[in-house]
Amino acid sequence: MEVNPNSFLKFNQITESELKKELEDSGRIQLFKKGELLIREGQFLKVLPIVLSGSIRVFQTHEEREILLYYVMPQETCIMSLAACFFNNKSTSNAITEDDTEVLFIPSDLIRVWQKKYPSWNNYILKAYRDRYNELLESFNNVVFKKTDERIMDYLKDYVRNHNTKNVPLSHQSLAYELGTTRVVVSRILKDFESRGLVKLHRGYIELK
Amino acid sequence: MEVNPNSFLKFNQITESELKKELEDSGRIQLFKKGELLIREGQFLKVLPIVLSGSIRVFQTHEEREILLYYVMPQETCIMSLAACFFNNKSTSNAITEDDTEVLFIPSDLIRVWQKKYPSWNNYILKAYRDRYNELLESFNNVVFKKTDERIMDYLKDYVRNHNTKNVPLSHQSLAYELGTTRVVVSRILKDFESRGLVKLHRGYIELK
DNA sequence: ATCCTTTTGTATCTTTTGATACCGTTTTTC
DNA sequence: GAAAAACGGTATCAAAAGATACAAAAGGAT
Repeated sequence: MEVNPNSFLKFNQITESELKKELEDSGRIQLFKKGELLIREGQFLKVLPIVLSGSIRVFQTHEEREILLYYVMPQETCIMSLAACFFNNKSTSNAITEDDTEVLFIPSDLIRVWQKKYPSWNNYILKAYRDRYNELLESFNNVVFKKTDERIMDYLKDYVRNHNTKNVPLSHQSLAYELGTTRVVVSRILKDFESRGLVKLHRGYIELK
Repeated sequence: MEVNPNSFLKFNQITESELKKELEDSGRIQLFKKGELLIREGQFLKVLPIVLSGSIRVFQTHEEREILLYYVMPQETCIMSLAACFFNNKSTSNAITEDDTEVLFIPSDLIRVWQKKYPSWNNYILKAYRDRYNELLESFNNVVFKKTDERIMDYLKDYVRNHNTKNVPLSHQSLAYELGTTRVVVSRILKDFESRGLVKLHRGYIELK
């Protein structure tokens, strides 16, 4: 794992070259191994994380249960952290690296300063919120209106489309966790899919036909 | 129904007096009767609505179904409209007044201008997004982890707490719509509540004991 | 008063989901 | 290589929710 000090220069959404320079000057890049806890509930944040490579899983815990909020992918930031930084509140969520991950940390004071100075930064912030809201809204609708089998199939198709592969590298247990149901239900439905020729099951991954 | 031209001067979240003056000068106040359609999907917005009195229901439609997003209450704005204004996109949702409603419309250009000029405006915008996100997240968790009877009881208790009354003025049908289930299920559960002495049922409203 | 609409109560039947338990296989750990 | 952990298949039973149908009661309109 090695730092690529220029990976944040490729940001699609950040257009001003001066802002890129500021990111370089004021940001601090840090590497994390898979499975490290970056942020925990109750913690005050003085820096805003932006993922450069790898990914971060953000979740809350309520009554012993883990609630998945979203994954932060390269070039994205974490709106829960943003809220904590922006309003000087404790974080209400946890963040764990899903892979080896490069993170750019921005001092939280600069969020507001840059919002005034750089239109594309302000867009970036608002867009982050808008997109997460829409993402959550879609999940919500799926839970309310779709049955589990359809939600599983949608998940598989989405994954395959976004990762450009036919295989979804998840155990039944992990898939159940993603969708907020139980392992037995997932196994049952996947087996039915297989009998109908829609998927082929393997240990540790699912092949979409 | 009469305009109270000073109602927007009471905004808790807006502290700068200059901003209050700008709201007065640049905003346009308009009155709507209950049930008027303010915004529909596909429409471009040149103004951002802020509710002064009354309330607005915001929803999407998918496959013939109506999906409730949230209610905009006094002093609040509508993040779906905000997104449409801010990014110059078509609105992806509809808005209908729930009561007779006073709305302050802000020219969309000013959103960004004021963000730079007035810290409390920028806070207002970000806080709107944060709060709606948390609200939706809670609904999501309730749908995933709670059974319908618990969700109904939570809804009733919330309503009673927020409206300072013991009566929830909703038909079983409307309650079913709020919670994304069916009328029969609601009636069944409410009847069970009544037999356990938790509520008293009336035509058109539910009395929480 | 009569008609019409809305609201509510309830019964029946089916589907979906959840809970539990047990087993065999594969992979990891030490 | 033995033990432990993770993974997947399946059976059984129960609970929850959805679908449908029908009727009674309440309220409004004329």
